[in-house]
Amino acid sequence: MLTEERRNEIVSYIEEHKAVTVQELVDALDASAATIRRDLTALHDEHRILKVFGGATSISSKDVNTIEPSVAEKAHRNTAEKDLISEYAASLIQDNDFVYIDSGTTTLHLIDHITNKKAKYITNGVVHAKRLLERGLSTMIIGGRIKPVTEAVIGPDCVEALSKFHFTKSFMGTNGISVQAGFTTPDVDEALVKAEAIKHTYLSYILADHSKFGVVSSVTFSNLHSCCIITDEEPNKKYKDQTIIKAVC
Amino acid sequence: MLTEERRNEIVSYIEEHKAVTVQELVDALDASAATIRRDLTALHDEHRILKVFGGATSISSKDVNTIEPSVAEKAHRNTAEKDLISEYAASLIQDNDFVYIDSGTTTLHLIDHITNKKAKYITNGVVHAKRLLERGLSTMIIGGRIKPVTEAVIGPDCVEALSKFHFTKSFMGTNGISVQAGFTTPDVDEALVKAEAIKHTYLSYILADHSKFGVVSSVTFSNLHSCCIITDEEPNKKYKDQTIIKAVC
DNA sequence: GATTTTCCGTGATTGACTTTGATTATTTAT
DNA sequence: ATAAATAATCAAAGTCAATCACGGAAAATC
Repeated sequence: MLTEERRNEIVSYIEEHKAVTVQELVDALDASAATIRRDLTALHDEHRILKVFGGATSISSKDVNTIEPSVAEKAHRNTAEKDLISEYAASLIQDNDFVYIDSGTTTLHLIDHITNKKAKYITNGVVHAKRLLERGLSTMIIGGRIKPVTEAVIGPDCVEALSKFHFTKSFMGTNGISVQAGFTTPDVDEALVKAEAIKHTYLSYILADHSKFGVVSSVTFSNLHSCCIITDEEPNKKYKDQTIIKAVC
Repeated sequence: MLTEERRNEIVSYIEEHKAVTVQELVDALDASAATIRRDLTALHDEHRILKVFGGATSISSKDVNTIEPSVAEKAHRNTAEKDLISEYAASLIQDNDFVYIDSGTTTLHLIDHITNKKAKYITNGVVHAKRLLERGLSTMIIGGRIKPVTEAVIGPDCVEALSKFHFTKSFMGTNGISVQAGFTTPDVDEALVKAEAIKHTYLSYILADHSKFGVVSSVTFSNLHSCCIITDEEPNKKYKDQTIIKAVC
C-alpha cells in the first residue's frame, strides 16, 4: 500500500472514531507500530490529526460538545508547540517592560507562562485581561467595540487609544507569514489594531507555529522586517533574510 | 482508553452535569481516583474545567464559575432581591438605547436579564463585557487600568474615555445611599469613574437593595437627585423627597 | 541491457520517557 | 478533633523516538 494512501485511511479512521490507539491502527492496516507512529507524527505536523500519548485523536474532537468554541476553549489545541513558543516569549519580558499582548489563542497561551510581576501589561483581549489578572499581573485593557467571536477589542476607539501608548515589547499572533505579503490576518479591523500596536512598540514579536509560514490571509498588518518571529521550527532561508527569527525546538 | 480520550469525556461529562465528584468519574470511566485527580488537575491547568475540592465544575456554568471566586462569593448574597431589581431595570432598556453598565455584582446580575438586542452596551467591568458577549449583545468596553479585586476598569484613561460618550441610560451599583452624603463607594478611583459616567448619561439608575439606605462609604460619586433608584423595599420618605425611587416588591 | 549505486520506506531493537494505581503523608472542611 | 480529599512518591507496565539494517525501486554507470 502507498504511504499516502495509508495515511489518508488513518485520517478517515480517526475522523470517524474520534480517537484511536496505535495498536488499533496496526491491526486495522496491517503495518508495524513503527510505521503507524511515523504516519501519526507526519499527520500531526500537517495538523490533520492530533497526536496524543498512546495514539491520536481527531483535531475537532475536543470541541465536539461545545456549541460555540470560544477563545478559551480553542486555546488548548496544538499545545505542545505553543507551549514551547510561549515559554521562550515569556522569558523575554524584563522588569519595567510595558508589554502589549495581542488578542488570539497563541498569545493567550503566553500569559500562562509569564512570571515577571514588575512589568506592566496591556491587551485588547477580554479573556487575556481576565487571565492576566488571575496571574496577579498589573493589567490594562484597551477600550472599544468588542468583536464577539474572538472577544477582541477593535475599531476606531481602540486604534486611537493605542496611539497614546509606547510599548517596550509587544507579542502578536498572525494567520499568515509570507515574504511577499508579510504578516496577514483575515479581519480588517483586527489588522488595523495590530498595525497600530506595532507602530507604537519598540520591539514587536510575532508568535507563530511553523504552519503559518507561506500562508497569506486577507489583510496585511505588517511587513516582515518590523517584527521578530518566534516559531517552533527552523524556517526556510528566504524568511531569515527578511527578519530575526528565533526557532525554539 | 487513551488519556486524551478520557479527558475529553471528563470535560463532556462536566459540561453536561455542571458539577461532578471524583468518585462519580471513577465509576463512570473505570479509572483509579489518582488518575481522575491527575486528569482534573491537568484540565484545570488548561482552563477547560474548574477544579474544586471534592470534584470539578464546568467553567461556563453561568451561575457561579465565570466569575472570580472573590466576586462570585459576594454575588451569591441576596440573590432573590437582586433578581427582582435587575429584572425591572432590564425592562427599562429600549431599542437604540446606548447603555452604560457599571462594574459590580448587582449590575452583573442585571446582564442576565437583558433581552433587548437593539440597544448598544458599554461597560467598565471585564466580567460584564464577557457576559454581555455571551448573551449576544453589542458590547464595548472602556479602556484603562484594571483593579484586580473587582475586575473593574478605572483610572484617568478610563475617565477620559468616558468623557467622549453620551449614554441614554446608565445602571450603577453603590455601597451607600444617604440624604447628606448622596451615593458613596469605598474606592476613590471607582467613584471618579462612576461620577464621569453619570455626568454623561441622560438617565442614570442606581440599583440597590434596601440594606444600602442610610449607609455612608468613603467617597461620594453623586448626589441623590441625579439618579433614579431601583430598590426592593419602600424606603423612608426623606429619600423619596430627594429623587425618583422605584420599589419592586 | 545489465550492473551498481542511491534513495526511500519499512520493521526490529533499545534506552528513555509517560502513564497508571497503590501507598503514604499532607491538607481541607466541618 | 475527625473524617474525607488531595498531593507526593514509587514501581510496574506501556509507549515513544532514535537508530540500524533490510529490500525494492529509480537513477546512474558501464
